Amino acid sequence: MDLQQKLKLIRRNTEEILTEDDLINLLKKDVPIKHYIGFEISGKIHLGTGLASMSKVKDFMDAGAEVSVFLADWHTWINDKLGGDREKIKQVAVNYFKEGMRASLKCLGGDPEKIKFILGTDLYHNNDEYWATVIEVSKNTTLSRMKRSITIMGRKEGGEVDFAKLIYPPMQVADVFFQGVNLAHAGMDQRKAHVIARDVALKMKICPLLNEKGSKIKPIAVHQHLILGLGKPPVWPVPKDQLQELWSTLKMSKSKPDTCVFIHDEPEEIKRKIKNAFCPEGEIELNPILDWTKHLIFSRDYSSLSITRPEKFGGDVKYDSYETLEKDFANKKLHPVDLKNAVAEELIKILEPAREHFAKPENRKMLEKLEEMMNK
RNA sequence: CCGAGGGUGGCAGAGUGGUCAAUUGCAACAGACUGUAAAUCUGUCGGGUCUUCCCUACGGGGGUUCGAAUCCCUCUCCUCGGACCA
Repeated sequence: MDLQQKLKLIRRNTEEILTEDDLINLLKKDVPIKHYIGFEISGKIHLGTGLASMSKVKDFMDAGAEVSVFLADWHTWINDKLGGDREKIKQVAVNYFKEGMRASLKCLGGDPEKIKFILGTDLYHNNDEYWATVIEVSKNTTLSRMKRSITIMGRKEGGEVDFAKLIYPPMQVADVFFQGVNLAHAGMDQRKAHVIARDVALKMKICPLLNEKGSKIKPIAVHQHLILGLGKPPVWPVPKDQLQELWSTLKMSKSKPDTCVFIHDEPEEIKRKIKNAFCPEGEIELNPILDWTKHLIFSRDYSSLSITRPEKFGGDVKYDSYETLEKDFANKKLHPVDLKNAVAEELIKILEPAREHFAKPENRKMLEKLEEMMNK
């Protein structure tokens, strides 16, 4: 695969690359791309993680990168998820979550055996060097910047937090350096951590990131779009100048189970959720169904979407590109109901392998255990 | 450790001895209306054989009282000050 092909693969469906020049430089040299994406183990895996993030992971795999998924159990603990119980979190991480990620990759046509998982606990165990790196990152950053960075935990800037939460950002940055990651991948919500990583990169002494000549380099950061939740935004229409602060309420969130779809949801469940989704006719901005169509369905080569509808509404139609579909939707030639039906059917099809995976008794048990845990 | 203020239904937040199963807002659910959703309107929203009846419930336990979410004691947790800091 040549450079252009790799670049194209890495670039597609991303919102930003910091920086593209750095990426091209890396690709030009014959050094391996060490990729990493980290996840908190905070509950069931929804499509943002399972399909959106993992399809990007597959792109990296296809581009020949060394791909790794970091199971951030310590971060989960710090962020009070799953009851803040370390042992439980770890169990869910190495059981349910791992299986879920493998299942997700299967849905995308990737080889589940190729994902390398790293558990935070394992990485940090008896590891002075790691903690020294955390301190070094901290020494090169200010308190106010760490405070601002708590948004990477899905928390409001300026919100009340216990002190441990301020250790989360430098840990996340240290994760990058300590593992020698030269390409950090995440959703847009994680950019603050990655920007810190880039800002401190050239000052690091303990675990600096080095190029083949031994000079310090900044990790490349690839950020992707966060897919929207299915609910109605708290204010509609969303004022442009408030978009940034409202974003955390717009993105898909597993804490509102009816506004997201989980990778192992049953077909009926998927249909129900999508039927109830906010979807103003003709509106292409911040329309969750259109957003999903673009990022979950038309996110790969050769994707298409067939609409089945009665003659009186125009009869069946097949779209081969998102652009034409969006145009029809904007012109009200494609009705929300028809699009919803098609999207639901398509997602049901895409997620089939995940449902199968979790139909296996041992995997089902993991899921049930997690559900039980969350209900407490 | 000391002092102050608090812990009320999914959340927010009233209520300070009976008329409280507990005002109100949000969320949720159902219905009406639209070829979806939203908006709007209506209803439900602790449980029970759903009843002017019972049970469970206002952080836990105990007490005062004919009667307590409301008063007293105690425990516990949270928040905010302060003290300690060899």
